[in-house]
Amino acid sequence: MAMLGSSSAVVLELMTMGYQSAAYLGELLRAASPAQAGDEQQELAAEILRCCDRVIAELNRGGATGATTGKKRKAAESAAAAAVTSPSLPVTPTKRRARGAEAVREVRSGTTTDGFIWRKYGQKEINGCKHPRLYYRCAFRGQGCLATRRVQQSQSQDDPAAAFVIAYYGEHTCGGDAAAAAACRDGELMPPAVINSGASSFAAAWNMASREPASSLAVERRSCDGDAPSETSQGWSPSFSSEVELDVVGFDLAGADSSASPVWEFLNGSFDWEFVINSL
DNA sequence: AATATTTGACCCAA
DNA sequence: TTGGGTCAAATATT
Repeated sequence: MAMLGSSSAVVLELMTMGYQSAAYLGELLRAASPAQAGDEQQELAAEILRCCDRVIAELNRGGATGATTGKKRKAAESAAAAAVTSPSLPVTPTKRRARGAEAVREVRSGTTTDGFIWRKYGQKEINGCKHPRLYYRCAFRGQGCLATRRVQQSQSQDDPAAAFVIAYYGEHTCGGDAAAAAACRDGELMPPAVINSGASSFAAAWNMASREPASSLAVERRSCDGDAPSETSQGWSPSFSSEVELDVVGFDLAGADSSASPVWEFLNGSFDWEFVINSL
């Protein structure tokens, strides 16, 4: 893997540029209309960010079709191997990320918001950096999402579009798919399609800044994780606070045939990437 | 009350 | 040993 054709490398680069542009746009909107009024616009910007993010993530993994998800989970693999070879030993399941490797992607952005819900778990002063380095993990870690990011505020504050250097680790097993996955497993909840929540497609996956749950639906999940290895690291309770309960959402594909739309496939993770890449 | 953040301690690879 | 990533108790926020 990691063999990207030159054309897909171009796509990746363009997509990354699009991502940064969208981030900058979001920053401009935020500056232009502070607080309340800009919510809808900022949601839109965040949606763009999310779309770019998914594309970039997909390209980075080599354009695999949505079928296979089982990849090299280095930590998980080693942990499993260790467990098999020496089941009796109190092998610390290595929740710690491997040291040097697996830096997935890095983005310079003017914002810290990227559409995902992160929870800060650490902060560190770095050798020659003026600002500390911030560590976040996905708020849905309790559901098995191991995505992580590291935010560094750049020293040169001249360029507002690159105020932060954000490095991402791991892939979101929640993220764009969170709503669909949750809804699919939750028999009681309505199917994911067409939960139209108004003008913008996403019903705001965050409300860090805007604390109005509004009228969006609250996706409440019960422990739908059959796997869920003893994640005893911390009290990541499977129940959500009012803060996080409206994760995702509804794609505004109000049409009846929306399930056949390539856009839906894309958002759903079942999009045929090989086709796209080969047709370049 | 529960849950999120802060912050020094702890741990591990270089 | 040191740098830096993570843990977890204390604290803040709701």
